[in-house]
Amino acid sequence: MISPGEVFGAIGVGMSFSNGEEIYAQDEETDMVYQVQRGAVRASRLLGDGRRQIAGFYYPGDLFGLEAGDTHRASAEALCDSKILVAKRSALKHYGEAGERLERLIWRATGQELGRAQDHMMLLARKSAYERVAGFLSDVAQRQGAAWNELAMSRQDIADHLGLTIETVSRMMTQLQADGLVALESCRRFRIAAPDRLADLVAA
Amino acid sequence: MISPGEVFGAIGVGMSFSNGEEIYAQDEETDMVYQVQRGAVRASRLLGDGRRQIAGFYYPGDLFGLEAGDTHRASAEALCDSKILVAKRSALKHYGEAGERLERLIWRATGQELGRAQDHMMLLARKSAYERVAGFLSDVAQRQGAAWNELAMSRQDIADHLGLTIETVSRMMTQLQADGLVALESCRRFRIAAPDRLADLVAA
DNA sequence: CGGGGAATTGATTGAAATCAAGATAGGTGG
DNA sequence: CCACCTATCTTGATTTCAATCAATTCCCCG
Repeated sequence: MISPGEVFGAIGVGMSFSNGEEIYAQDEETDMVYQVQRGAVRASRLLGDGRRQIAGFYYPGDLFGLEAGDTHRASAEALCDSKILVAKRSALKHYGEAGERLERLIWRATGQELGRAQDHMMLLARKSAYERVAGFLSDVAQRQGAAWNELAMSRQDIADHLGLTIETVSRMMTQLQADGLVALESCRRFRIAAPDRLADLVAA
Repeated sequence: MISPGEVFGAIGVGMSFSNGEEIYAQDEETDMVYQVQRGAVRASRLLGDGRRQIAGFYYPGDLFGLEAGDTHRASAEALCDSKILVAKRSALKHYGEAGERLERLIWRATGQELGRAQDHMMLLARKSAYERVAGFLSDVAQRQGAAWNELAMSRQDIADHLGLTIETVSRMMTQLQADGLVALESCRRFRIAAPDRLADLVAA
């Protein structure tokens, strides 16, 4: 199988975004798909009165910008200096087999994104602050698959993703560390200290 | 354009389910898509300890069962006596043009479902109990498009959809009525009394 | 070394959960 | 047809978890 990276690379145009820069805006008309090549991205939604929700975070290899009918339902911003591949969906049919392959990858990613959205709804609707933060750290660790993990996003981003406040996120981090489930080296770097117990808590 | 009903009807097999009956189970392997023909359906997810989340409700014309990789991430149950059309996704390619058309409808519905999931995440993460119930009633009214609307689901189903308890749902209903935003004829039948003010509240 | 944004910690408040009765209504049998 | 029974829903009292308000503390960068 050809990796998403290769297929996308053959069609997409590379763009660079610096820390905090907007990749696309909420309610912007769109016909684009994006892939993170290097860096990290957050998808945010804003309510009229300023309340914010982070719909998801994206890392190298991930497709994003899929939540679109005719307009993006979220905006996307780079969490650090990032390289992004961009392709026009309506143009894929002109790229022959590579275009078709990318189209299939987009649909598969959309299905996966829907599954992840449903997991996240369960987390938001029915889990405690402690479980939410545990689940989040567990997700990050799983994606990075390394012993020590970096958090590309701020406490505010995490809070807005989990439906909490920064203070509560901070307290739960402290608690998870005190309970020996995770070890924090700095506020942006952690390690899972008790994978089994953490997994139990997350599955719950 | 041919309606989803017609395309699905040409390929899908009709099945009947009575009130409360399970259509498919969580974590069941699957290759099926479903469409409500008559009645109403809820998609639920269960956590190990019994906590429940209702991912969505489906009405005549709606496709459901899309949240699947290889297995359903939710179960589906009939909310009342219902007729459901069922089709095997892997078999669509044998149905020629009708199959292709249905395949496109499935992908479009998956995209819409993802959009709805993101709206719902915002509701769960950042809205008050009052706003959640207002938003829910507004959605139901919009779908039914009639003056008086029926609630096919119990208070418990609504609570599990909105991440609240039945008591809170009940209190917010009472409050919405007291504030003159909706009128309840019985606990399963209501009318939007102040569409503008309700819309403001929902948009926030 | 010193300034400033980000994160943590502490004290208090508040919104929704929980616990606990009642009220309503839908269905059944006398 | 009515009375009862049981589910479901509503209402009330109290508790709890997370939000808010308010200082520090920690780093990162000049």
